[in-house]
Amino acid sequence: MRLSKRGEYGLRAMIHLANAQKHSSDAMVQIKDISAQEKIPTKYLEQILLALKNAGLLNSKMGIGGGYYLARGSEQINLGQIIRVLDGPLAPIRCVSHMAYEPCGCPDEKTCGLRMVMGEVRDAIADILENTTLADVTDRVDATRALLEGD
Amino acid sequence: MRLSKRGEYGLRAMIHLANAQKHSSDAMVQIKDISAQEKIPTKYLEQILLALKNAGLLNSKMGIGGGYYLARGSEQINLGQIIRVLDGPLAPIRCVSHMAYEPCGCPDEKTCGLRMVMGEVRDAIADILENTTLADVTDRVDATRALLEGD
DNA sequence: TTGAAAGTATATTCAAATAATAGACTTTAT
DNA sequence: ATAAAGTCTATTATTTGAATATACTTTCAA
Repeated sequence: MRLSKRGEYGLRAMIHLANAQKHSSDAMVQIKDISAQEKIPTKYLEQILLALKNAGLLNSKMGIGGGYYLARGSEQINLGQIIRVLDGPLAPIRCVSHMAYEPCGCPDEKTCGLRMVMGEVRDAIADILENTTLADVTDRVDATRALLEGD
Repeated sequence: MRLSKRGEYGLRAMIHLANAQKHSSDAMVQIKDISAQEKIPTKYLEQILLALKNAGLLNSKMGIGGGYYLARGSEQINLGQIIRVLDGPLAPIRCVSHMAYEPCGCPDEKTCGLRMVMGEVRDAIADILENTTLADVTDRVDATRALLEGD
């Protein structure tokens, strides 16, 4: 049930960009900065950000002074979207996926016990990831920092 | 976020055995029967059942008339146990795993946004899988069959 | 107007995990 | 004694994940 490095890196980068959008006057951040601060291999991160851009979640500006920034407000991008772009379906098995359904081989899907349970798992995962936006994440981080008496 | 074939096959086999325990006078089933009915490569299934046996979830009897059967009542084996044996931790990332924690590289785990969300996901998955027993699954299947007017 | 700083786009490599197969061994009932 | 079952370990093949490499394009500013 695990999240790949690709997915993890992508989420970290997106959270990083959401944070820049929230706290810095300039929402634009360069790959090499994300790479350095989040400890992600630069070349690998390039691919990941490009995929997120092609999926419409990021915009970029080329050339000097360029960089990446969120294509929409951070409250309009949820974690499910990001993971789907980078890792594919949220569902543990395909026959239970809403976005990428495929039949498995079982004689009758309606009465397949495994499918019932995995359907529940899929819904639980999707419920969290689709209802958590980047803004939710940055807000929670800020709130936690404040609680822990940061300033 | 996916379940491996190994995990899927193992779950199907365990559900099959739970069903035998519930409905047949003899709870003992042979590998080749499970393999044939669940369409799982026989040799691969051997390894899987052996792992489940070594983990204490199955018992077996060698020789003529032998086979596999659940080591405990089907209401005492949950799906989380099975998946952990075959696929490892339920958690999407290690730093959020209860059974196999490992630090990730982030500067401060307490204020890591990704970790907060993935912790929620882990709990949601574990909550379902640890609280669903093989008996729950066979019962649900039987109930659904009955509803769909089978008899 | 040119060159350095950025992103874009593919291709390649390397390693690890998954999935499956093979073969020789052990136990047990008849 | 032998056939039917599980046991054990090794090997192979395939796929995926992760990372690197290389060449290209755009943009800005000196």
